[in-house]
Amino acid sequence: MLNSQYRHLQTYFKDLIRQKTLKAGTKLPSEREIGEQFKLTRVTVRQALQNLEAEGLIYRQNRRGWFVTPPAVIYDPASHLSFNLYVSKQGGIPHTEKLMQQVEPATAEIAQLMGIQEHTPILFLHRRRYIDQRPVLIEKIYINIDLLPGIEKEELSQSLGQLLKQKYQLEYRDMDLVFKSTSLPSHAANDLGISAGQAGLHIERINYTSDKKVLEIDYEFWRHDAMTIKISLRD
Amino acid sequence: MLNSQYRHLQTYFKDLIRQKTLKAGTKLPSEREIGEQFKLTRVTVRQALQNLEAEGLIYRQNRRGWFVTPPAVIYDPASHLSFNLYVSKQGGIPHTEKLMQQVEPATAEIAQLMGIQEHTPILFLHRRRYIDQRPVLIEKIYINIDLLPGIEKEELSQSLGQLLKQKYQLEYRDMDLVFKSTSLPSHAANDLGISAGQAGLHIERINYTSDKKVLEIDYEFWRHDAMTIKISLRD
DNA sequence: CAGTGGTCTAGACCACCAC
DNA sequence: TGGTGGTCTAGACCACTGG
Repeated sequence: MLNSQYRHLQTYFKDLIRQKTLKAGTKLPSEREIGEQFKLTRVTVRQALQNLEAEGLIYRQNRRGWFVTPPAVIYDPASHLSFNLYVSKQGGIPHTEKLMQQVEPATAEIAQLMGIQEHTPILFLHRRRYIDQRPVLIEKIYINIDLLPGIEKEELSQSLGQLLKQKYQLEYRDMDLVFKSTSLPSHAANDLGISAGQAGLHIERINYTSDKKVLEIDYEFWRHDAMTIKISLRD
Repeated sequence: MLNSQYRHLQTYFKDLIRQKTLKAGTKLPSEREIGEQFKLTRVTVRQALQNLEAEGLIYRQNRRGWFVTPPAVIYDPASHLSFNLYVSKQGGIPHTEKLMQQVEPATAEIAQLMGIQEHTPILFLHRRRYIDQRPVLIEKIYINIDLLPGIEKEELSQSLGQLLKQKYQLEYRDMDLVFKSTSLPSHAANDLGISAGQAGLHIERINYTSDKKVLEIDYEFWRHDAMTIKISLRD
């Protein structure tokens, strides 16, 4: 029914958040406290909280509690702005953490996408990115080092776009993008410090050079509540 | 824990679906049956099923049961193909149902976006679209009738793009797109016959004529599991 | 260590669907 | 009308976080 109890609770918090009585980042009372206040069991309280999470209004930190979600950042792939740039332009503090970096032989799949021989060495980069201290995405990047000799010796927690421009006089140009709304696979959820199975946004991006060679392949998993995609198509 | 019981159940069904032992559209056993078979309570069974739903592997029809999700359709806004065309090209059977159609005065918001006076008559169109009998999206469209005189007398469960081309010699050209992963608001969930609060994909699209006038504003709510967005950016 | 969320049990009643 | 999912109660134990 439309007037179920968890829905009441949902509306209650939704209104508080909309009115900004509960501000971004605020911690909600514990599930048990909420249950006591509204005379509901934890199961029912959690139903409401989980729905609010699906709406993107609140989020949880593993065993730490529930928090009000900050505004989503707008991502415009056509702008060719780096993460650092578009986040800070929108008033957030970006941060990138390198989780892993290594030169490794290309798998069949990557080799095929890159148009190179299988087992050709490529640079693999695994990063986690934050907005205002909150981890919002993890990404796995496969870089075509044939086109970018020496890149593996660079500092790779910075913006790749900037590095390409400064060191190699290359610019991001053409790209193929795939967006899919799905739940976060457990590896991504773990890296983001959230429980697996939560909603997320998956992005695949292939960046090309001006002569149509594959520069880089990027797989990103975002918290679903952290980003809005905006694109202008002009023929 | 990684080895919680609902996760076991999740993996069990995930494997069956991946192997296609459970085919698209198949109904799962009832929650009580699953619980009996695995010696679990319904709460636990539902936890697993809800996670599989978030992953997009299964979906539910209100009080009818759980079903295996069919493959997602690929939507490429830059292709300027109509829904009917890209769905059928990908092997699905598209269907559009008109829920409502009326000429009405523009709200302040719509008027501003369209660059017209408030209260100017516009055509409002509310449709539901299906793939293989399954409702996958609802859309609300606001059409600038100043640019399209007489359009309100046309049959509007067909493709708008085609109508524009044939009757008005207009083509979709430039557009602004916003994608957001969020839960379905209750009106959209009801129209799609699913329980409110489920994950969904929200799309806002503004279509322009070649002389930069707003032709149409479109708000779509998709089932999150029914679509993948694919875009190629070529400068 | 106390308190939190994460997981789970064993029931219950209701609204709705298909037969 | 019997079976389904939707909602809910009143507990419980565990793993982890924070002070």
